[in-house]
Amino acid sequence: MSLIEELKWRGMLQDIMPGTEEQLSREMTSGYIGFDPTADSLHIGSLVPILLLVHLQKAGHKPIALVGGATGMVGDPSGKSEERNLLDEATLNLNLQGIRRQLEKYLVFDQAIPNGAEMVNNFDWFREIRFLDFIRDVGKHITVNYMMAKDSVRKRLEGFTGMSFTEFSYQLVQGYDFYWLYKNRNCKLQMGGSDQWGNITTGTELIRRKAGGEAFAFTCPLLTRSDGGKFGKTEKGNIWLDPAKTSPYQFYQFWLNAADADAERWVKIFTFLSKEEIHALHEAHQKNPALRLLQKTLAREVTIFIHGQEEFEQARVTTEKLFNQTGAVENLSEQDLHAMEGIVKSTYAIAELQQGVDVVRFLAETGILPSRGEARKLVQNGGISINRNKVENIQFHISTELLLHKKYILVQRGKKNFYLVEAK
RNA sequence: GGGCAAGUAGUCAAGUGGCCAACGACAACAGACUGUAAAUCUGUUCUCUUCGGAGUUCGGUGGUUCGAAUCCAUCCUUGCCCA
Repeated sequence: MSLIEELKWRGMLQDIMPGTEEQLSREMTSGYIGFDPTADSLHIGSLVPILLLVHLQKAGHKPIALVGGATGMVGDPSGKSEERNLLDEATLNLNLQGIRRQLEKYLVFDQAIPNGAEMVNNFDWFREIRFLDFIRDVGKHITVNYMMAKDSVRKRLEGFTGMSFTEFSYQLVQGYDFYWLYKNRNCKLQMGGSDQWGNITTGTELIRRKAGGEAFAFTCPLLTRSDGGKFGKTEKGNIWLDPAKTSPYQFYQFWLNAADADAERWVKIFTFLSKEEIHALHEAHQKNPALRLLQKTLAREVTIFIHGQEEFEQARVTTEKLFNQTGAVENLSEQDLHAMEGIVKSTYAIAELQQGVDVVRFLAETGILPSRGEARKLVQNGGISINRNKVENIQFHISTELLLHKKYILVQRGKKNFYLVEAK
């Protein structure tokens, strides 16, 4: 199956430039995607671009990951209703390093193989370019009329917030990236989210007019959630790929919690399972949705891909222990509790427990909830369980008797958020 | 540079001198029901609280007033029109 056919059935293809498929079958092609250095770690929003590069490499082509040191300084207006905040150079550099380390885990960068992945930073070529040179050599080839016709620009011009020249120039800057890679790295393909289509076509246009060359592109649909929410956002914010920011357990939980309608689409996009395997999975899920095979498979595959087999096993074991309703808490061994990597842990002075402490104070002082007032409200609403027993009363006292193995207290906020408090 | 309009909690958006911590919608969190799903119903959502209250807010600053998100001045930001 060709790359394009593969991406098509996975639901990862939105727009494609004519001739792209022919180009890919003709020769080994270098293709690039840009990553935004807005943080020092990528989050699952970048997972799709990463996967596109991985698929590209698997199909025998050469992936180039571009980290946008320069474009990050400008800010892409696509999909943004407001002017972006600009990042300073030091922050950008930190972010670039973090992203670089992560990408190295998912792509084969071995330069000994012909299609080994490469990473570039567009600041390297933009640093030297002078403004006058840029507007003469690049700006000359693209009309303002052309630039204004782009969706990302038009929407902002129609809106109430306006748009600075900086943001308006963004598509030229990104377009020049493509041109530069075409010239210097023989890169003929750009991929990205469908919101990048406008920026991408500016690039191919520039290549056509300035270099007389032909370049290709395709985009992937933007991920949505069936309930209309933003993909990859939870109450805790972004789901990061960095285990220090989002523990593998939390990462695993995110996928496990996918709604049925989402899991069906996501399993195609985020796993490398074959068409047949996924088809079989769908059928099994239909027969017995309560088993949540789709979610479990999705969570397993993605967690292994991002964090590795071992971390996945840990996350799965922790999950089973916490959510297994048949076993009482007392059955959890000390090792079980201790090994629950990933659930939020905190400590509490054992001396306080010996005297006895009311729940509200306990919750606030362990940092499980930000204030006593909030702790009180949640307890009143029945949102707190201790050692799997719901706290029915605000007066509830916590003492050493509740300690599991004389050491731990398992606190639950809502149904899904667990906290392990260690008495010290 | 001139004219007009706007800036309110996470977002959208009411409020135009006291009844305003501020209607409503969305979003989020929690409860019930379930399958750690969806849909639905209920509660909460500026901060802290001994749940009685207390404190800090409506672009910034200063002023008028017993009292201001609301009136005045000025500055900042944004949009539209004119030059």
